[in-house]
Amino acid sequence: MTFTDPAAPSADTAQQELISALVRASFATTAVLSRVAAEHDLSLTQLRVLAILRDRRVRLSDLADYLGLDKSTISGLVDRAEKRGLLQRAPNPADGRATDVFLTAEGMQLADLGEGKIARSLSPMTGKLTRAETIRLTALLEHVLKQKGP
Amino acid sequence: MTFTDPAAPSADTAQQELISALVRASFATTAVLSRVAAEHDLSLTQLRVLAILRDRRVRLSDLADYLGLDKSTISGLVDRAEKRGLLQRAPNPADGRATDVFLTAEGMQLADLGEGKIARSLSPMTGKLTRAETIRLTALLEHVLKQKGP
DNA sequence: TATTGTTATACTCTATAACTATA
DNA sequence: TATAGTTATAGAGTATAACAATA
Repeated sequence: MTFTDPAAPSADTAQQELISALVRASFATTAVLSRVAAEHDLSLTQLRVLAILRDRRVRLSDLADYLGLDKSTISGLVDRAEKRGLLQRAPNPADGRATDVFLTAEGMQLADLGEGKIARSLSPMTGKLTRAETIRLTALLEHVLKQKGP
Repeated sequence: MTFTDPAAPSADTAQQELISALVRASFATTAVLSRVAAEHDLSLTQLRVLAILRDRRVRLSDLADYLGLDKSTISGLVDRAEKRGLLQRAPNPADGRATDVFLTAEGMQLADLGEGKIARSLSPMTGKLTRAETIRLTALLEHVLKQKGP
């Protein structure tokens, strides 16, 4: 026989409150990222492209997978970034159908700059936590992000 | 005299890891929300409008403030949602310059439906936590979201 | 046949600038 | 003067469909 504490929120309520907080935190974070991007005349998507290419050379189809966007969208996205000198296309040496993309020196520099700006812009949010809380929140978020097993 | 444990990550590293997790969690959450929205032929922004108007009647300028968008953007957004029958405009009774917006019955129904779908769609992420972890993560996110004092 | 990428098309989202009406 | 909203304009982001080249 189990007894329920009437003052304790039900599992459903706790779940709802987590979802509410998660969604609001996502919008707040996205707003900061968008602002940083806009300061460099980038869209949020372009900023994500820079972040992805910062330590990878990938095919356009990989970029589409990472971003969850259609390949035709990627074509335009890469066109504009290439025209701006942030990245370059090159044929994939192993697959004649594929095209690789990678950052130029200018794109790399902008990606580095952006990383620092993002950290500073988010610090009003993340900097309020103690060191222990920071570590605990990170672990919980990583847990939430973990993919379901096979 | 203080001694630093060389195995412990520096404060900066802990901060960086939190920021990384927060950004990834935001993208993951946004992707889920966008997918739910798309299932109902809504953009993420339109979904947010429904969520905002679910328990409020507001002026267009309020909507612009909530979403952080220009008033001209709101005009178009509201136009399309109104044409679709999800919300209505009405003159603000107290201010002759202002226009209020509020959900129609159909818009309210869609907002209700969406809330349930969002909860179910996010549950693969949020449902992995124990009850105690759920409560702890919620509290930490709320702390991060708290506005700076005056 | 399937995959990779491009192009044409169409719509939404977004901001800037110029405007009207009201406060 | 300042605020609220609309409209015109322009550009980015996005998907669908049709296509060519390669696997």
